[in-house]
Amino acid sequence: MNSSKRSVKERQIISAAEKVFSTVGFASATMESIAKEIGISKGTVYFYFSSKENLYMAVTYRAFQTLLDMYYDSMELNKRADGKRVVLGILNTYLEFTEKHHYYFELLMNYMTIIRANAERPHKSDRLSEAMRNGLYFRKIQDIHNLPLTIVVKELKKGQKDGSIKNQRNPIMIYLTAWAVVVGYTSLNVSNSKSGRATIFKVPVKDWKSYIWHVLNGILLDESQNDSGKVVEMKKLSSN
Amino acid sequence: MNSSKRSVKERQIISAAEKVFSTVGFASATMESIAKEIGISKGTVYFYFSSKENLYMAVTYRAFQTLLDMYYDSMELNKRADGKRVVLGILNTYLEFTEKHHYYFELLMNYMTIIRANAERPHKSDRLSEAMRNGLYFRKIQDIHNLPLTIVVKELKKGQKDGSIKNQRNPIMIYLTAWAVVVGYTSLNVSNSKSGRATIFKVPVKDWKSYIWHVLNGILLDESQNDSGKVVEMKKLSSN
Amino acid sequence: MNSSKRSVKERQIISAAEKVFSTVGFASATMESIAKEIGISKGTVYFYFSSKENLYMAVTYRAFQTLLDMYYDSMELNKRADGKRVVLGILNTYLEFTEKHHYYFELLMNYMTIIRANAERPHKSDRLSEAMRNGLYFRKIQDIHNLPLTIVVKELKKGQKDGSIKNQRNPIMIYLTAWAVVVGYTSLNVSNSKSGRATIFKVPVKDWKSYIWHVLNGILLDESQNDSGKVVEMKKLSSN
Amino acid sequence: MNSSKRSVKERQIISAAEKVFSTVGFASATMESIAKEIGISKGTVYFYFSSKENLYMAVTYRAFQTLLDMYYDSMELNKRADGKRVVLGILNTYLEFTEKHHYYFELLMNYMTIIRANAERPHKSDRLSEAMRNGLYFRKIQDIHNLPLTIVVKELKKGQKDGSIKNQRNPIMIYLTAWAVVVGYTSLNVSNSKSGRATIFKVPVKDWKSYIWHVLNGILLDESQNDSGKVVEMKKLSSN
DNA sequence: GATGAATGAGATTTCATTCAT
DNA sequence: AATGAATGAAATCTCATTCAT
Repeated sequence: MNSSKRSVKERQIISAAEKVFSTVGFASATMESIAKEIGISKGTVYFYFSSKENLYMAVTYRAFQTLLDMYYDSMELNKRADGKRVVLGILNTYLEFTEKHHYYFELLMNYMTIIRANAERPHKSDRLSEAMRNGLYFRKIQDIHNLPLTIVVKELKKGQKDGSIKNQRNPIMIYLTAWAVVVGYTSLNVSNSKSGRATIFKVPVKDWKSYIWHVLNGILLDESQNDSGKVVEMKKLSSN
Repeated sequence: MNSSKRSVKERQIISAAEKVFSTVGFASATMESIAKEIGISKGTVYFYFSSKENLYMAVTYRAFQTLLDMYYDSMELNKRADGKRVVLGILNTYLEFTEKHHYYFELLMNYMTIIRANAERPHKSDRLSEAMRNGLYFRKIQDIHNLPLTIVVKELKKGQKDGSIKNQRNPIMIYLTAWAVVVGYTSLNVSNSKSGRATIFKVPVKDWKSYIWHVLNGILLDESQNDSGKVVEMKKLSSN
Repeated sequence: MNSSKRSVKERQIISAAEKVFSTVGFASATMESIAKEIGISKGTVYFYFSSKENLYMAVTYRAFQTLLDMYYDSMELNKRADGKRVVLGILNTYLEFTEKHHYYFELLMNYMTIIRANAERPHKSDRLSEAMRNGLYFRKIQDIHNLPLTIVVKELKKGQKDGSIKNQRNPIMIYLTAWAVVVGYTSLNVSNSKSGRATIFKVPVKDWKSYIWHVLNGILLDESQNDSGKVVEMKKLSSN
Repeated sequence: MNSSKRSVKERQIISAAEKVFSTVGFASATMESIAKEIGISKGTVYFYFSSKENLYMAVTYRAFQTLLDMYYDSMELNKRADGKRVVLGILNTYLEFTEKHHYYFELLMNYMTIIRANAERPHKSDRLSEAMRNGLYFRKIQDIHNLPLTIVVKELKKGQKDGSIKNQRNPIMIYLTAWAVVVGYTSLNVSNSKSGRATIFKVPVKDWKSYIWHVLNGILLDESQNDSGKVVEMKKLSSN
């Protein structure tokens, strides 16, 4: 079997795993059910992926790749536009990504949780096992996991320079904030876009999404340099 | 054993479960380790909680209760203030809640995921087992899980009426948006809040939080009724 | 269940394991078959012994204990005799031990192999796994594994002092040599004493054993201090 | 591939197997690791050896062959010497064999165990599987496994006849006894012979080996016909 | 001859849950 | 009320062996 055939089978297994993981969750997923999904044996899955965790990481890697591919497509589309337009294009792309591939969104968020837990307690084998850390796909992800950040930040800087983005704050902070808005929106958006009842607490998701988009635009346009005047100070609200 | 003694022991068990769940995750937590945490036997845990899932729900219920308690405290503090101030007080309280009780935040988010998955595929026993659905604590949560929403929405309406909140959009949508900002911020904020010099991608968390607060204020102050003019239309950015 | 009941069950499991291990060997033995041997479940075996290796060590520990008990009985019997008689009593006891408990003999020899492999290549997890090293019984064995040596050497010294043992060489070397004779005899003695055909290569085992005994006596009586004269030098026989 | 090429590859595989078996033991050795050892595929190993057990037997056969080769070399060297010298030469050769090829020694001993278990319980498939019994190498070994015995016994008889060996006991018994001494010595000698300053329980191995040699000489020289007089009777030492 | 993908039986181990005491 | 021994279903993972190419 040449390497092309090998990667075909690998992709099949990753697709099967994606389906099973997204349906029943990682813990409840069994290697047996993943194998049966494409009519192969358990052993074959292990032939391609040394452990369940590694297979999970392979799916996560695909999630990253899919997001990056969509980013690059979006940038190609706006290659002659100004920075603001490129950034908005990417934000819009991220929204599309979370709608089309909601499970990929979950994988990406979970990856961050893993990384965080590991950074805080590297001594504990709590949530990130030694086996996972040494796996091929985990290492492949580490090579690219900062790309989404660096790509957007670069465009934000361009937009600040060409004047299309008025917000002169630290571009990383702007990125984090816009990202947070989308992450929060996606996390709370319980309605499945495929279902007809596209409302959340009776609010049409379409309307909400438009408003979220308005907020995102507002962040890029924001010319205020400080919070003087209208903003209520936080400490005044707390009793601690 | 009178009911007071019973509830004391119950609380101990819930605390132990909270500690274990938050440390190793639900799947890796064992009833044994939870019992040992407070020096009792596995059987006793089962005497108070009929299953591991029920115990998990009991911890989730505590998370809801803790949040609500903090909400009521905040409202008591601002009981004579205008709607905007009350709402900002609650948002600030939610931020404090996620910082002090990050695992409670995770529980609340996870509860939403469970509810959503169940709403979409009620026939599948995927993520919400029959046993869990019938558990006492799950039913108790269902009685209160909309309170955070209704409380804030009520205050938002008051603010819109008394003129302190300029944004005249659907208050539920405003609530969802503000909540999304906090949820996104909390989800991405990987830094350990206990350390004073926490940063995320080299941005001081303190600065980021201030900016998030600025955005939240902006949402309440937003007087725009539509996106005419400056806002880029989404459909222009997409190739789909 | 009180500790007495616990240890009763433990002993039952160890006995079952001894039977299964000695019949099919460690590798082919399954926890299931050991459990079934006494009509309990696999899980119960794991309740008492954390792993198969640990259970193996528990059987090995029993082998050591059995040998030591027989040693102490033998010494009690000869408590007023001279050193030579005590040593011969112990040697005889060791022979009896290997005949009655041939599998215990194998366990003891295998334990030595494990220890040796570990001493030589402590970095490799080759034959002694981390799990085994940390097991309770392995550590218990380490506390007593030198007792057979120290007991005999002490008596040898007494015999050298009281004149009953003529051999004035290093008592440890005398012990090693006598032990080697018995170990070699036992290793080669393929005929099961229970079987009627008590011969090896047509030599009656009874006769051979008598002769081995003669050799052992000879070692203790040996008054020669060097090999001058009759003994052929080794180097003259080798071509290397 | 002609038969010469075939046997070259066979030898390579046996060498690889020897290395892997001796390092991690039969049970832990995998066909894959043996194949990789010489950069071939698992399938190729199966082309030459029909099973793992057969390959193990092939290594055991090599162990027998190596021992016999060394025996013949030794006898060639002493072809004009008297019986005692030939026998001592062979014993010395056996000592060299166990030092140079300790794993071969283990293989030989293990082979005896297999044969014995099979002789005692031929109905049980306990330790010697049907597949092994029918393998080529197992049958090849059976053709030669008595040669070491017959060779030495023949020379012992010669020595008894020419007067160089004083011990007039059954030559097989003398052989067994001398062999037992060497086997016991080798089994207990845990030290690594490569290191010059090897000790066992603080006894220099060199000294112990000299003494063992002294004992072996003593056995051949032993003129006593019975144990009258000095030897303690065994039955007097036992309480059974 | 050689490869290595594929299989699947089988082993160890975990743990939620039950229940006799 | 509390204990903890006992259960057994279920899951991961291993690897000897086969066989199409």
